[in-house]
Amino acid sequence: MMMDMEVLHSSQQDMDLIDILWKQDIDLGARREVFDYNHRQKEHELQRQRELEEEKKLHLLREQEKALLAQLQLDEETGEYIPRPPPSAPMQSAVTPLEVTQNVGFTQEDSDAMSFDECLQLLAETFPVEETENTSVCLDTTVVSAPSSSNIMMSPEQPALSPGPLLSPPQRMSPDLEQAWMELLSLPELQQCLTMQMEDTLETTTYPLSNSPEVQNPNFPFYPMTNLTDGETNNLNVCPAEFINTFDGSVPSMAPPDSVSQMEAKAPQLNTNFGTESFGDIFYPSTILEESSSQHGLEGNESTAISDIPNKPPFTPMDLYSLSPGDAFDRGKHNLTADMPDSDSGISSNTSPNASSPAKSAYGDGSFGYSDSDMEEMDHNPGSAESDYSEMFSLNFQPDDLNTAITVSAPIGQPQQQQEKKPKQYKTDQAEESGHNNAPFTKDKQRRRSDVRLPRDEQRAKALKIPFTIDMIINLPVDDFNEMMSKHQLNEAQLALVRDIRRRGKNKVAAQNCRKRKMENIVGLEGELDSLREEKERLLSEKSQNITNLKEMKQQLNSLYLEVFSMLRDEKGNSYSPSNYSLQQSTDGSIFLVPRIKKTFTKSEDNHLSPL
DNA sequence: ATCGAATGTCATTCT
DNA sequence: GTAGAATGACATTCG
Repeated sequence: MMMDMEVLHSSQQDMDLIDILWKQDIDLGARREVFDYNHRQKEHELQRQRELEEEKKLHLLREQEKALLAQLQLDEETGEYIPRPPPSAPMQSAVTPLEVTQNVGFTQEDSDAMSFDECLQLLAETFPVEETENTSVCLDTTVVSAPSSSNIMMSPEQPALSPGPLLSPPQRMSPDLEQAWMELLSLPELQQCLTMQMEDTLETTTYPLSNSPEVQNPNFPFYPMTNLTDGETNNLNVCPAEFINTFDGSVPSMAPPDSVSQMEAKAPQLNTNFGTESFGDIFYPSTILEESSSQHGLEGNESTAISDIPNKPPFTPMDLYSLSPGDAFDRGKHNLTADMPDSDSGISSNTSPNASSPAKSAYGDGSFGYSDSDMEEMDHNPGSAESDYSEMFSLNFQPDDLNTAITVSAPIGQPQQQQEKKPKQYKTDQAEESGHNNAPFTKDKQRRRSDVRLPRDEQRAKALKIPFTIDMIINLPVDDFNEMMSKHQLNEAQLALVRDIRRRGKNKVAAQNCRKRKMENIVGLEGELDSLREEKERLLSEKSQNITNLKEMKQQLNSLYLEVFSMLRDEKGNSYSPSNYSLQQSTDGSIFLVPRIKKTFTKSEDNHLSPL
């Protein structure tokens, strides 16, 4: 992808992106100069020249690859091409060991007559429109598709494949280009976009059939890696080839080291698949495809699926099996787990017990072995490219589509877009589930957010074939619940899920009640507050009224006092001065005229009358 | 794009 | 000790 974007984009942004990738030690499969050079070329619009060169080189490539193929044979065990006496195998061409998977640029010396620049040029020429589109964060499927078609996995040989009748230019992409695309695809953002697109495709159930760019788009992300799963992955056939492909593509970048070796070994074969639907048919001779398919069910399926899925999906025994309602779902998971890079590098499905047995090995009583949380984990496999797709499946298909023949296994995965720390909420689930799942899973918040799963627990219960209704699980009294549980033999995962459902259901109701209660408390407190405020107002007004009354009474008393005082006369008929005398009443009711001077003395005696 | 309400879930404590 | 209730805290969704 990087390559394409760079090539396609003449803007400085692209170069910046390249620089960033470079700094991040991301191998684009070509030297840094290549991009610049290509960029310049494009800017100068030397298309004609390029075309001519391309044709020549394509011819050369074809010839060279043919010769190589005739001479070389892929050793699956070592993953290396070894010279073989009979030139029977059309596939082997690359002299280079499949180091490709390691993101190291292809050593195209022999096979690639075309330089990376040339490839870029071709790409640019062929996808002029797409170039503009690439600029957007979420690449259009169309844009991505082109690169995807040419996967890293492609061996040098592939370019040699009949370019003449090329329906789509992407075929010509060199391994480097493909690798670059892989790199780009591995970017979280791009992957997200891809995932979204994939989901859309799934929902519509319209599989890319035609060669039209649009149709092809969905496929682009797919890489031949799907083959890795081998026979087990056959189930994948049910799934649109796109998914499988996408998974493959992502894997290379994300796959753990150990897986790389396997990937490498199979890479050559995978190449056949990597071509998207249209590409596969066009580029790879039927013979080649057949070979690959025969050897690797996935490959064969992919190739066929790409072109034929819509009309006649290649159903393998596995597929049929998957068709069964419950099983399909489980199987999907199995496949997913099996494919998980962690489990077995995602290539050799046999290594992982669950994965290896497409049948319901883990299944046992019909449950997969993972609880509700497991399901989620599936979605969030950290470090596994599959995570996204698995999520897609779980989301789109698990709940409602259990009955559908969709085998989830197919979405082997893209590199996980972003490993996000799991929400703490899932601790318990994870712990429970960890025992069940082979591969470690991490849950990612985004996944959950994006999920619009309505009754999640219901879906989970469905997935694990729990024979109880959610309502029963949650609302039955303990005794009845235990009785019900005892009547059915549930595996560990189912029990865990039932417990979780009951716990969550109870807690949900409790939370609702709690909130209701809280609201009621709030309302009650608010009412109480209002009444208290009213009381306060009333008391305040009463207080003010009392103060007013008191003031009035004091005034009246003062007036009365002065009146009485003014009526007093001494022996000579003179009035007493209020400043010198005061009227005081004794305990027995008698009134005394007390001189102010004696005030100190009389104080203790009576307070009834005091001079103003 | 942001915000807040509603809701679900988890962890913890209480019963 | 277990199950459930209660509740705070956080996450997610939706308008």
